[in-house]
Amino acid sequence: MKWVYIEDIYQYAGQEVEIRGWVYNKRSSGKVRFLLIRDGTGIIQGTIFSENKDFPLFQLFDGLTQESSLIVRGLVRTDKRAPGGYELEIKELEVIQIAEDYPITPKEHSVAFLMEHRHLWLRSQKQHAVLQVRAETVRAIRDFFNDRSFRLMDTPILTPNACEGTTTLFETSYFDQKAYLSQSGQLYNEATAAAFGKVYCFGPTFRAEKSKTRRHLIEFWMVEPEVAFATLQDIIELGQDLIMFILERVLERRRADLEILERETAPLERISKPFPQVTYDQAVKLLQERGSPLAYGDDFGAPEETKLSEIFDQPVCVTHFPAKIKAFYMQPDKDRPDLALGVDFLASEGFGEIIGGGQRIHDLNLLEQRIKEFNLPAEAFKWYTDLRRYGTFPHSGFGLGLERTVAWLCKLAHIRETIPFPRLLYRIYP
RNA sequence: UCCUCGGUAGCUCAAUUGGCAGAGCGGGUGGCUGUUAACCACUAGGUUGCAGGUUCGAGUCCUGCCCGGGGAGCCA
Repeated sequence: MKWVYIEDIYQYAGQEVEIRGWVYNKRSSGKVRFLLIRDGTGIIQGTIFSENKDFPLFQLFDGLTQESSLIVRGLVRTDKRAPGGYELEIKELEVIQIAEDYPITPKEHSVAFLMEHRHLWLRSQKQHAVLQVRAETVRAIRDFFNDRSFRLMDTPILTPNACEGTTTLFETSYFDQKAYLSQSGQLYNEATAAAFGKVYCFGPTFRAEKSKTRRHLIEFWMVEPEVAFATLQDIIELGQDLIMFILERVLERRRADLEILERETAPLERISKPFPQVTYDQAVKLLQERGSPLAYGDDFGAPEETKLSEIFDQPVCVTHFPAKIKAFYMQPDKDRPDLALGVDFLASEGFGEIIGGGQRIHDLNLLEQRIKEFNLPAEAFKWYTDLRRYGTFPHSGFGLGLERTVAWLCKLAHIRETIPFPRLLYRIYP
């Protein structure tokens, strides 16, 4: 008999098939037994009927516990009463294992308990839906850049120096030297951009910040494109195209998952290019008009980001930040050297920053001066300044945080559910 | 790191002024001809986070510690 997956079950109505999976739930009523089976691709209701109380399949059914693993064979039928519209009339039931009492029940649990059982929590429908959206987002990102002839250039995770001196790094030993876990692939992207024109890297990054909020992970995934000869405005366009591409793809292919998450799609569907674009000055003015205590020169905190994204009904691009509050490599504005040619994309519905990027300094003298001003070790940045010695080129890029993007798409209260095994400030188990 | 809230049955929670530690879910047993987090009956299940203190008596009050939730700063 053919082994099939539940997501393909509609192709087999009227046929006998085999399904391999786990018990999701069960119900019984006299001469009928209902078995909800999940196989990783979906859930289907299996039915067993008999007039005979001692029917052998009933005895097997009665011994099943939640998450017991099994193989069932039976007839696929359409039935309006079945969740999903299809059900399996079970003819054979082969138990692989009767599971021990499963800790996660169909009722409520606390966050702490669920995080402690993350390895099992992944099996629940909502977690399944979130991670399906994540997988689709990753696929969309790769398709977007590959279709536009960006070259994937994997950057190292073990690095000898800080990309941005301000952030805390995870230190590890590298034989008789020290090494740090990468917090961004950007500096290396600038080197590969000079070799390949337009590049991107996509991988995990690590920040040893003691952040304990709904939008921070210690280990998170970031996609970072870098384009030789691109200006700030060029990569703002690129960022908008990327976000539109991801949005359309997820709305097209993962609508069922968004429904499981009870995520309203209308606010996502009305997003269109071009996104509103404001300078830092304009943003501060907008915030102050609405009663924010923000002073000029302050960086936006979470409340400001939330407020800004609520003012517009769209993702917002904020540009031209005071250079003081931004990274050392940011290109200053021609007319206002105190402003950096950087951009932050704030997602709609109060989700805050999902993209940060900008134009990089390409002038050797200016870059060396900045490295000094930021008290960075010049020697460690020798290779980086070399890029300005041998055919320097204006260039721009950005980083998009995968988990924040998925949290926004799914409208989740906390980023921890957007990655299978989140690394958080006080949690590295499981 | 700081602010704030919490820790009671496997899970989610309740316990009035300091006065017999309880319910729902889950488990077990039985019942029910189509269930949708099914339902009904019965049943087992406790070092009240840890250590001290006050008191005739502490889940409840006090001190210290441990663990966790929410938030801030920083950032994607």
